Amino acid sequence: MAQNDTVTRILDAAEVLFAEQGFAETSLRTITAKADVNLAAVNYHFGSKKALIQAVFARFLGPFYELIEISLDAHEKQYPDTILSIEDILRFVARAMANVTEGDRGRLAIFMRLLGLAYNQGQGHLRKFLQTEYRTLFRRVMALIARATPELQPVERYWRFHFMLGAAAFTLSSMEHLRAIVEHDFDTKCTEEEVVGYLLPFLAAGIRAK
Amino acid sequence: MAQNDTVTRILDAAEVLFAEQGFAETSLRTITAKADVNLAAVNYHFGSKKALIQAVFARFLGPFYELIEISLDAHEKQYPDTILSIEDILRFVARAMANVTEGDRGRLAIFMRLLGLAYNQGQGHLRKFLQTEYRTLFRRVMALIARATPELQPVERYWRFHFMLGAAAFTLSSMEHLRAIVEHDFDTKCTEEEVVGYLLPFLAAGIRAK
DNA sequence: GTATGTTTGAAACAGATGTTTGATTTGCAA
DNA sequence: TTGCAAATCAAACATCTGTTTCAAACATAC
Repeated sequence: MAQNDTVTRILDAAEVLFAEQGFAETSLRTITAKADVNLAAVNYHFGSKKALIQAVFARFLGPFYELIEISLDAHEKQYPDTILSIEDILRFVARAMANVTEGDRGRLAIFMRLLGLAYNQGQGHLRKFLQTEYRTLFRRVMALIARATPELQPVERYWRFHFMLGAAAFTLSSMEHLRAIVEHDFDTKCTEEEVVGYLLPFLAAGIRAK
Repeated sequence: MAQNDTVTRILDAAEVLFAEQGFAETSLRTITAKADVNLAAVNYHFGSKKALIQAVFARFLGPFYELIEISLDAHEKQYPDTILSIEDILRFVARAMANVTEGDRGRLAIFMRLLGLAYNQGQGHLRKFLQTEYRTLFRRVMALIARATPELQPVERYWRFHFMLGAAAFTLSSMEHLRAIVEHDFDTKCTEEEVVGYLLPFLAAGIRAK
């Protein structure tokens, strides 16, 4: 399992470095040095840097995708025809994310930071990769939100969905930094769970404003 | 005024390209080509690429800073001891931004995208630049928000403030792209003003959730 | 143990990057 | 017009980038 070990070590190093510095700012030499692996290994195992970036995402999103699909399926089977509230939906998403990043505290921040980068970085080849790869999940969540907010016009609901996404991606991706400020300014520590606990009511109230 | 023209053309080209592609992804050669200016001009007029990035920000934030300070001063002088609501505060900020970016539609998106990049990019040398340079404005706005939300604990208010910032920065910076999707999926066009009109109630409801 | 295919390794590749140089042109004051 | 500083230009600089190469080391099946 030598090659598997090499692949894993590259992905581990890359995911941390990408989140810390961005994609363009992180060189393959930095990654391979941190992974203690030969430079050529990236191109041998992944083919290119671009493919490595997508592999980093796939390792995150694959399990997340499966987990949330499974839990939604289970819930719909157990309670058919129930309409989930916004809070319920958000809790499903949050729990799936927590499960995917469990063990490694701080990995949630990496996840969200990568997501934010993917949305904002470059010509959006990553955004397209994500949107085509996870279109069905996206549609499913959107449909749930639509049933939870029947009073909203579709366009406004669409925008409010992205307001939620933005609030989550932006803050959770800068979590370490923001938490450090909280600790300095308010002399209080915040756990990841507490921050998410602050976040969900904000999002829920926002999406059904007015 | 030859050098002034060169400086302006570089800043114009850089602000667009940075917003489109990010900082690291945009080379000085691309910038100077778009600006129709010699490559060496950047280092001659600004000293370095890093300094150019900060200059791009300064050209945005300087006028914004002055404008919002002036309008807040004027309001406090005319209506002393009145407590601004969240909606009022947000409207002040939004109006200052609209004025700063007026004329160039789409410049609001560039502004927000640069802001988001600055928050997420690299080791955060830009974030530090912003925070030290505009600390007083930040504190003033935070104090206004505190008076508008006396029921909130300081820590939760701090987080909710950044939730708002994230929702705004994330969505407004991807506005072109998101608007294109809206046009395709819902067969409706959204103006910048409409998006901001959707955003502010969302933020206001979020910050005083529960 | 030999042969076969896979994985690593050091080195080199071609190209792009930010920056510097030194000659040349420009704009303006004396 | 002359003189001089400021601004422009083409070229070169050193360094870093992703990628490729090919020999060596490795594992595995016969």
